[in-house]
Amino acid sequence: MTAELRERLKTGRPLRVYLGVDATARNLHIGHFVPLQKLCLFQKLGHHVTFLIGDYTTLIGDPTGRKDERQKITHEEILENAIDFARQAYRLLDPEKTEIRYNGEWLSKLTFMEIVEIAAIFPLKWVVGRRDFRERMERGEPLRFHETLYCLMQGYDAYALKCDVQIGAYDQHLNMLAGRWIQEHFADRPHIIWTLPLLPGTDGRKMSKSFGNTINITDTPDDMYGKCMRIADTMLPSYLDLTTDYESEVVDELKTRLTQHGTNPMDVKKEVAFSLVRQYFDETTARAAADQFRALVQEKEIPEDVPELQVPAELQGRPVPWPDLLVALTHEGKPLAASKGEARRLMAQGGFYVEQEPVRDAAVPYEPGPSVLVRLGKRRYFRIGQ
RNA sequence: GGGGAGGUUCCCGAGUGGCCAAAGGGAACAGACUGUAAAUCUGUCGGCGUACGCCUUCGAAGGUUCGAAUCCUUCCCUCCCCA
Repeated sequence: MTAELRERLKTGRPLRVYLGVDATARNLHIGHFVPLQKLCLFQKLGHHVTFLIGDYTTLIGDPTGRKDERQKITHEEILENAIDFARQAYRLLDPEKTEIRYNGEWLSKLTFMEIVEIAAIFPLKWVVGRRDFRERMERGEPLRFHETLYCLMQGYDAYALKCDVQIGAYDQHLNMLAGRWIQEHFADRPHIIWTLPLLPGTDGRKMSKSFGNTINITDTPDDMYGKCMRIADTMLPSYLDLTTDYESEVVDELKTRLTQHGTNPMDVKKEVAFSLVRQYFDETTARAAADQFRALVQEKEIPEDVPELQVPAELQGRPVPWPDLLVALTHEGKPLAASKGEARRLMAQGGFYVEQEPVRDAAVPYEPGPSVLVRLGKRRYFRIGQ
């Protein structure tokens, strides 16, 4: 791959690079965006970048690695998701320089004859011999004919876009390879495919919401930074490779440092966290997140901007049992405690503090007066006043 | 059209008449510990109540029963197989 890439770069013209995504609704996490980061890299180096939304392919659903069939999804839903997806992608990409395309543009126009021609390129053995299909068949699980068309569709995208390079996650290898075959068939130069390993979750398992080990695109800067700090030490090399925007020499140096005695992995983690927040937000924000982490988590300081909450009118002017008050007060649309029982539990467990002193007795009420500093758990701070 | 499986508390998933607010795991939350929001350990994890307690919950609606997530009826939904 490297040699091919070098050769094409020699011509001096900007390369056409694309990344295709399926527009399924999902909670996007930074794992999904690893290929996007690399796409971004090409963009910064002056190459032509296309962000392809697979509106048509999503109708089939990528069967890769699936143990079962996909849920069906309507085209309208897909378009909605696509808009959302593109908006998220602009967190990294420069909207001015990014071409957005939908593969329905060309896939919807293919005639049956053309599809037959493309299908004829592929030996059936290759199409259905892949392990995920084979296993599904062996287990007697459903596998339908249309699923085999997915790789033809994605392959055709590469041809239609006249691309030089396609970026994709590791599991897209087969689909990307199909593109090369189709290009060869139509006497185009096959594009270079760059596959990237999957980013593991912060604990080393697969990154997935149900494991709670994701870092989400929509996280606040502080959250994003903080979650990076929970990356398992052993996962740091992966994160350095896949999520940071440091030069490769810097990455190598940090990796080496990790292997040396006396290095505190936490320091490297901070580098990862900083880089990530800077990419999704900006330098200043990243710096602020770093400060916030140091102050709030490491030094357990009281943050500067504690949200001020006002006691609701109907509870003013008299003592109110804390559980009642915590349920009544809201911050960002959510009550501080979901129920009185939860509040009571929190108190009983020693996770509720007034002016930094634990209050365990649920019978102790809030007394009206000057505003008080309240803490729930390790670091949810509020100031409560009338 | 015929046959079969199933819908359980945030998620997965056990539970086939009382001992079930419902096993177990995950997630979440708290505490301890620490280099972190890591790991580990402990505890909590439907609502209301200080509490023996009460209320709501097991796809929906009815019914049987002293008593139902568990039995019956109808309905809705999901999936599989055959055609």
